[in-house]
Amino acid sequence: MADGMLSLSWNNHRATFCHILATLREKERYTDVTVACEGKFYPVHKLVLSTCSEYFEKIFENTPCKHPVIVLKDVNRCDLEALFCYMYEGAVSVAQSNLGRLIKAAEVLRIKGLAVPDEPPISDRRTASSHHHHSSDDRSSPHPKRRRREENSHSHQGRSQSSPSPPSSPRPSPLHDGGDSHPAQRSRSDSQWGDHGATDREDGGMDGVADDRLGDHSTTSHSAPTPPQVEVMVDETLVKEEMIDQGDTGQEDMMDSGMDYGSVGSDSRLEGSAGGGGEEDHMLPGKYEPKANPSQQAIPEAVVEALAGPSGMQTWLGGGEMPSGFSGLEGYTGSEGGQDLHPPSQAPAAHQLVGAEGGNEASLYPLPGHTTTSTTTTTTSSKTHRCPYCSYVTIKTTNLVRHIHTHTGEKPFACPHCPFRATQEDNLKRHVRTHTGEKPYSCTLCPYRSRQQGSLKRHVWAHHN
DNA sequence: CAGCAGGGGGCGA
DNA sequence: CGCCCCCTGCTGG
Repeated sequence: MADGMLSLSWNNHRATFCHILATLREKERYTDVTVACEGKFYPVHKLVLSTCSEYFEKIFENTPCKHPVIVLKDVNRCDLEALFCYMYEGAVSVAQSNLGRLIKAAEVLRIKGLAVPDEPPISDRRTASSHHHHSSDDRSSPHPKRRRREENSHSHQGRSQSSPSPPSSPRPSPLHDGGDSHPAQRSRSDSQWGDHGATDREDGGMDGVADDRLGDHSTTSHSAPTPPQVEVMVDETLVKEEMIDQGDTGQEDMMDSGMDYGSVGSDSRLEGSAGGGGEEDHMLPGKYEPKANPSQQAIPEAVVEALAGPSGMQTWLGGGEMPSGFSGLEGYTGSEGGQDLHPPSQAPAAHQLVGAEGGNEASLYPLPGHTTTSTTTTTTSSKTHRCPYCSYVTIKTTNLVRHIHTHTGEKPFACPHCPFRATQEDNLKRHVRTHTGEKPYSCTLCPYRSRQQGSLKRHVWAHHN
């Protein structure tokens, strides 16, 4: 092995890389996410944001669309630009007076290297209480550059770190979504979503026109540490996540709890899913409801990682690609649909079955052991279509396509009134009625009306039986 | 018990 | 293929 091996190194790789990255951003080339802040829009790259912030990474993980729009509220535009500069170039110049605010923003967004507590110069990074980074940071982030310690200590290290302690005081609960934990319920308060297009409120962060007004507003609001909010809009006005700053200690706690999931108190769920049942907390609905608590996201992720290995599921979820970690897919399938498409014990057999059945087909595919077939070619016999992800079989290709959406997470039908997306057009129509108030199904025996036929049926059965 | 969403089968154009 | 209908599960009052 050592014989004849040459080490080829690109001397200017890092500099060139950074330069090209910055150029690409300048030209808005390959940008695949837009960050909106104070009415301005910043086309950037998921890759960069994910690299520099697990916070963004998680957002993208849970936002399986090609070009999401992230609306940052209560983050100063200048700070954001500085942070972008920092992320793309690895350094940024900032006025000392603005440093505290910038650090604060960096903490909110968990920018690696900036949002770290001011510790003594550590050669060994302790995962002590004050360390807010994941231990996984150490491996995932190649260069966790920290702000020079002098700078932080210059500008009140306590300020940037301990200033959030006041936020622990009761605040007007911007975490209002904590109450309505179900997207279904959210839809009743669709006034939140109702006016994405014409936002005349100040909190309509998407309003790119009200630039100045918002700018003034936020600059004033930044003097006081207000809970920053983040909205994630998928495609146009589809998915919205609001996240708030929990304060430093809160963040650290969350990060900690996100690490050792066992202590979150949701270990029962974890056990349940890890136990092979494949039944997990519903993931997809969670994606469409604002979850301010990253620890809650960390749990499914942990399950995913436990089952499929790091990032395998994300790849699968986002691009519909088949990861090699097929077992993880099983678990996720169960968690996603809630309704098992197959008996859990039967599933693995089913995969093998497909491989065995379509032996000639399987040889065409890169992973003969697993059935990574394209959707259209998975026919076992003459007319049946088999799902490459599970044991589902149907004679209709449309059924298969529709079914595969449950695996890929693709939801082609977007509600015009809210971020809800549906896998089936019919389901969307049904959902839209929750906005329009239409109740087409009326009971013939009483004044009861319902939006869903099934509801009426259930009503009749219960009352007029 | 009602509202809502996920997912699948059936039927007709 | 598109639409309709159905069953089912989850959630909150």
